[in-house]
Amino acid sequence: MGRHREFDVEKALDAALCVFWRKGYEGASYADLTEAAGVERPALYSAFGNKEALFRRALARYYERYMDFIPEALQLPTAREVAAHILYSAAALHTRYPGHTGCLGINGVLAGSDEAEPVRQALIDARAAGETQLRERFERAKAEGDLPGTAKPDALAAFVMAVSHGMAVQAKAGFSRDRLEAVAEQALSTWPTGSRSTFSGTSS
Amino acid sequence: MGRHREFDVEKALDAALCVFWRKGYEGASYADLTEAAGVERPALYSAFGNKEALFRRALARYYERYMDFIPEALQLPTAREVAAHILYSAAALHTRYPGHTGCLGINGVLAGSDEAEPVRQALIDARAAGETQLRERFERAKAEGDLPGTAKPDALAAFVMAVSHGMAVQAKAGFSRDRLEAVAEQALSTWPTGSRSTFSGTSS
DNA sequence: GTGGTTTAGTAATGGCCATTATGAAAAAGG
DNA sequence: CCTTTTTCATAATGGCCATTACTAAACCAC
Repeated sequence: MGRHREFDVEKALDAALCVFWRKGYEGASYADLTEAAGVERPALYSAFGNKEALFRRALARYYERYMDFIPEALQLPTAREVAAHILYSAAALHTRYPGHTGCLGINGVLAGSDEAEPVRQALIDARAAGETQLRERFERAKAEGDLPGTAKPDALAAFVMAVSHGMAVQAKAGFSRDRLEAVAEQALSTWPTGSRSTFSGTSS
Repeated sequence: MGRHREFDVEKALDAALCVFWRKGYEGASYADLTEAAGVERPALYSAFGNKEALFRRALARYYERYMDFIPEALQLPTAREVAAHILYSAAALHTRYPGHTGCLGINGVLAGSDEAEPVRQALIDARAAGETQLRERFERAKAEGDLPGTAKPDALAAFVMAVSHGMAVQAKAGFSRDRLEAVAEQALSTWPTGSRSTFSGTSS
């Protein structure tokens, strides 16, 4: 019973996601958000709660819809392919939409006022979760001989994440996809090779 | 003639620099700035103009006082030493002060409201200037045979900057200096070598 | 000492911010 | 049709923001 909602909540969330992606958490005002969503202020509040809750929903959606290349990458057969897939996918994503370049997980809040601290921490946690998955994947690769015994999975995971973050910063500064791919290529040229990996293909 | 200034302008600038380093341009309020500087609002305005001008002064001082390892690095004899000096110095700087980790040049404004656009662009320009110097240094290294003929100076410069930016993001997330140095070490592994460089030391 | 000039500190000013009260409109149940 | 419930839209609310009048104090020249 009662009146039906007249706007699409998913579409409003997508619109808010794009605004946050472009302006970050604190840089995005409700004026920006309501204009992008085509919805009045109280509608956003009733649908999502407050600004922080809206951002968290947008962040979750971002990981689902745009960072899906990470679970994809983790399933590739070699550690090098995992890293390559992540770096090239990041280069593509961070330059795909001219209106919101870079990465929401970094543009969101890097530094800000004390009020933004919980959101900043949420982004840190999200990135740390990805890095943990990557480290565990590299540990498995080491156990499988795909990475040499001297390889440090935690350093490799942090390195891949650092390059990805750096490319996100550069994308936000206007770097083209080609330039980011050159960075990715350079990053991968330093990749360690294990005894099995030089000619190894997708053998089980 | 007239009353003397009772506060040290340099010290006030240093205090503002630290606040901007920690909270970024938009996240820092005049309440924060005046408290840190120990100076009332109108004093900051009369000494520096408005907030944007104060930030630009702080940014200039940051490059002079904290990013001095870049001109240092450019004078080192080999491209690898240049890159290593930059990456290890960045790892140290970005974790040296627990109260303001990361890099002012990135924390300042990555994404923000439209009002912050001029400041954001100033940071982009500053980073681009550093990257240009680095590319030119690598071009020289290539001409000198220190880097192989297949090396791409622009890609190498962008890569070193990307790793540095990524470490800044990680530092702001709380990464230790050790972890950042592991990232730097990974970035430097298998640095491209030219015919002369394998055993070259600091020869003129 | 006095006049002119610059700084210091208090307290405003107008604007934008996130959030919400209020009441009209619309849908469903009886 | 009428009541109940939910959504919609306008417009308000209080707070913080950058910026600045304004007044008192300190200093220099004379």
